[in-house]
Amino acid sequence: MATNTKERILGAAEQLFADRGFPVTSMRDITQEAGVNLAAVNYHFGSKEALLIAVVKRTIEPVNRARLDQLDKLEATSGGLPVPTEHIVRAFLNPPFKKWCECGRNDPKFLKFLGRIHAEVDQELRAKFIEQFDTIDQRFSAAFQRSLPDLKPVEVHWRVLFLVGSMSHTMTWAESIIATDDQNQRDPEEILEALIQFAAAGMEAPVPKQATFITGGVVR
Amino acid sequence: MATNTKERILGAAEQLFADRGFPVTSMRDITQEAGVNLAAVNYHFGSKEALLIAVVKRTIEPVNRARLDQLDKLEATSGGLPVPTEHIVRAFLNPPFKKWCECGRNDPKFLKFLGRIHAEVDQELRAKFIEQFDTIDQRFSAAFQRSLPDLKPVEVHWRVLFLVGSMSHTMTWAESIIATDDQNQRDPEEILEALIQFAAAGMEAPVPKQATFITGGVVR
DNA sequence: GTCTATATGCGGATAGAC
DNA sequence: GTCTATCCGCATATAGAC
Repeated sequence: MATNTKERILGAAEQLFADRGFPVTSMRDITQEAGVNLAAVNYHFGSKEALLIAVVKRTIEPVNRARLDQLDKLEATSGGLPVPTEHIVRAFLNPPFKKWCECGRNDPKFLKFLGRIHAEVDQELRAKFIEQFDTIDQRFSAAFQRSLPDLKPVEVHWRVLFLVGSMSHTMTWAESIIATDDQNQRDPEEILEALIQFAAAGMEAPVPKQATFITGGVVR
Repeated sequence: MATNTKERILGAAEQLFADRGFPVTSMRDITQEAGVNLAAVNYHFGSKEALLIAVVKRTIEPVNRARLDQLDKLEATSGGLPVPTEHIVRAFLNPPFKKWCECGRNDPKFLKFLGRIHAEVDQELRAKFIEQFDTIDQRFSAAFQRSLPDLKPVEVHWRVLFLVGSMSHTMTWAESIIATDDQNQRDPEEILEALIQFAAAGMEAPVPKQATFITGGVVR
């Protein structure tokens, strides 16, 4: 059954890539974990790298679609006014964590894989990853800019980078922390709420003095 | 000259590990970049992994020492009162970025390597990395706890995770962004200030409702 | 679509001359 | 301390039978 094989490979690859990283996960590891033949990966995907791209797309697309849906709704009901910053942050962070909450036991490495995508260092791979985020980046940056009119565009961009950093680091390590550290037990929902509080406050931080008064003039 | 060879290897390894990641950087890459013989790595360090540990220590130790120094001074001059949150954040973020500002052209990959350390996924390697942060973690968590007495310890720990995330992601990507994105030009100093503003506001965010009222009772 | 067998290359590590 | 030559294993990928 071809479809089944393909799915099994995608699932196993997601788990192992998340856990160990892309370069150190061999196709033998993947096919063994998936219970399929070694040659199946090249037959179905063409190469190891093409498999990675497929896994990334499968993982990211629904999440990013949900993000845009939520942002669409927020903007549709705001009556032309800027959407509150915290709501934008929530629309950005909810989708990945929601899936974590729901199918935690089903797909335990989903979140970690998502976090790993943001930290991938290989130049070529990274280029293929970030193009998946082009629309997200534009839409959310624009929304943040409207909700934070006192900030210059540059400032918004850097704060979005900080936000993504706190998110991806949390996605990468939250499960290990919960699994090993008894003192820091929290439900996924609580972690998400804590992260939203942190990130929203960060986005809404007072306008930095230096950036306002020293660098003046050119706005974009 | 042995010492020189050792230094050259450490420098080249730092650059390449930062740029491409540990697993995909071969010893041949390193020795070629350093202009030394292939066998020199094993002679001086014993193995590729031991070399990585050496690079990590060389990179992290001065940074963490500076962090503790700054925190010591803050606490010594606070007269027993809690140190303001923003000052603690500053003591944590200043040292790595300061080195970036100073020797930017000298050691252009220093910051990226530092960021990569926090994102490393391999279990064994990560264990060796985080033990370098034990003291830092304890001291800064305690300081934050004193400056934010309304937060439960769990909450402080998670917020520190968010803080580290925004920091490491910024360290990993700041240079690429500055190098490629004309619209988001900023001096290292400005980026540091922006990050401090963001992180301090996040740490000082209002106590989350759910964590306060739903999870009650046990504090550690 | 699935499998076995294999081509081909690169990886870390080391033996032993200098 | 430094270098050459080499061992040996594992990686991806594919050819070709079923």
